[in-house]
Amino acid sequence: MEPELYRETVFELLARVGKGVSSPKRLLLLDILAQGPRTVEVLAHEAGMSVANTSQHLRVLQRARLVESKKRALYVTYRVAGEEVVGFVRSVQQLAEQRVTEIERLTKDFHSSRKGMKVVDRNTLLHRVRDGKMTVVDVRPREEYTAGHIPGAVSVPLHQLTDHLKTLRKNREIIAYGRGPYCVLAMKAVEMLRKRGYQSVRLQEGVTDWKAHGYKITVGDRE
Amino acid sequence: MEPELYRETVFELLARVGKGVSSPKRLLLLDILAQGPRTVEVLAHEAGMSVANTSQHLRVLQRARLVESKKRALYVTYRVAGEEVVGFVRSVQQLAEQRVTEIERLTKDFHSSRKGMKVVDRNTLLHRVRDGKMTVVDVRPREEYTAGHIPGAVSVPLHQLTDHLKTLRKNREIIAYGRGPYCVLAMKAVEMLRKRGYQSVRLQEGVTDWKAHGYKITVGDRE
DNA sequence: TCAGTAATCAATTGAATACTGAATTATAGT
DNA sequence: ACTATAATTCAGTATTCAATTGATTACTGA
Repeated sequence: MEPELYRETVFELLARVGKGVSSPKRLLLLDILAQGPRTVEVLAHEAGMSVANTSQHLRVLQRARLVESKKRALYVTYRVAGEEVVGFVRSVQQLAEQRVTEIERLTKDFHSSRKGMKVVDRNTLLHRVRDGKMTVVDVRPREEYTAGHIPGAVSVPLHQLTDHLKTLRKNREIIAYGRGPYCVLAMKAVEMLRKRGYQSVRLQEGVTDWKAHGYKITVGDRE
Repeated sequence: MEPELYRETVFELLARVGKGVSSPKRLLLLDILAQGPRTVEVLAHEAGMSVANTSQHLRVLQRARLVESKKRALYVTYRVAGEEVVGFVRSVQQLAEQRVTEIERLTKDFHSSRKGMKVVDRNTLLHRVRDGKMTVVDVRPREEYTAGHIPGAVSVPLHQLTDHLKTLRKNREIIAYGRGPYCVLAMKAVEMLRKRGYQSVRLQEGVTDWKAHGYKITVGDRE
C-alpha cells in the first residue's frame, strides 16, 4: 500500500467522527443522549423527529462509534459510547459558542425578544443559595433528576409545574435548570413562572456542564 | 421567537463546526494548517487538490470560524483561527483513533505490508538520544523546521535527503519525523533510508503532538 | 494602461444525504 | 399460531455536497 493511499484512507475514517457531529439533528441526539440512555422512540419524541429518521441518524453515529446500542426485549437502547464522547460534543459546542459569533448574537436577540428572561451562572447560583435567597428547581423528568441533580434542588418536572405552584413562595426567587444551555424545558418553566408573578431566572447550563466542572451532584430522590 | 426555533437555529450553527471536520479533505487542510499559515496555492499543492476546490473547502472552514484569512498583495494566507482549533482537530483525531477500530487495523496492515517500517514513540526517542544511539532527522521543509523542531534534530528536507546521505553514518540509527502521525514525508524518508541500508525508524507523531504534550521545542536554525 | 498571476465565483455534473411513508423483521404476550 | 409493537430497512424524492471547468475579480509590476 502506498503511503498516500494510507493517509487518504485514514482521513476518510477520521472524517466519520466529524460526520457524526456535522448535522444539527445528530448534535441534538447526542445532547439528549448525554443525559442518559434512551430508546429510539423516546429519542425521536424528544428530538421532535420521525422514528425512521432517528434510527438512520443513529446508524451514522454508531458507525462513527459515538454511540452504542443494546437490544433488550422489544426495545433498543442507545447510549453515548463513553465519557470521552460527551466531552467531545461539549468541545464542539464550546468551540462554536466561542467562535461562531452568530450564536452569541442569536442568543442575545432571543433573550431580549422575550424580555425578563434572566440567565444566571453557576457562581451566582451558589452564592444566592448559600444566602438562602433562592429555591433551585430541576425541571427535567423525574428519572433524570434521580440519576443526578444539583445538591439542594427540588424536582419539579415541567408538566407538573402548575400542581407545584402552591408550594412555591412568590417572594422567593426561583432558579430553574434543565438539560443544558439550550434546554427548552427550562426556558418554558421560567416563562411560565414569570407569567404567574414569580421571580424566576434560568441557570445558564444544565447538569452535564455542572458535573463537567467538577461540582458536586446528588444522586437519588429519597429525602 | 419560540424556544424551539431558537434551539433549532443554535444547533444549526453548532453543526457548522462539525461540518468543518466532516470531510477528509478539510481535515487534511486543517492538519496542514496546524503546521503554520499557508497560501491557497501551497495548500492546494500539499493536499494534492485543485486550487478552486481548495478555495471552496476553505470557505466552509472559514464559515465555521476554524480558519481565518488575510490578503497581502496577491496572496491570501490562511491560518488556523487560534490554538483551540488545533486542539480541537487533535481531539477529533484522537477520538477517532481510539474508537474507530478500522483505523488501528488499517495502520497495522499498512505497516506489515511494508515490513521493516518501524515506529517509535516519544519516550523511546528520548532514551535512545540520551544514550547517544540515535540521530534525529526532521524531514519537513526548512521553514517548518525553523518555526519549531525537536531539540537536537537535524533538518533534512525530504527532497535533499539523497544529498545528505554522506553525512549520515550507516551504523547509527536514524529516527525521522515529519508533520504528524500520517505524514507521508516521514514515511517516504524512512523507506528510502532503509532501502539504502540505513537503520531507520519513524517517530509515531509529529511536532504538533510533541509540543502538545509539553515537550520542549527549539526555534530557529542557526547553530 | 496592460499583461500576468492568485484567488474566488458561477455553472454544471454526479454522488451522497436527509427525510417521508410503507414494508419488513424481531420479539412479547396471549 | 396470531396479534401488537419497537425498530430497521427500503423506495422514492428533494436537497445538499464535492469536484471540475471556465469566467471573473483583485492586485502587481512593467
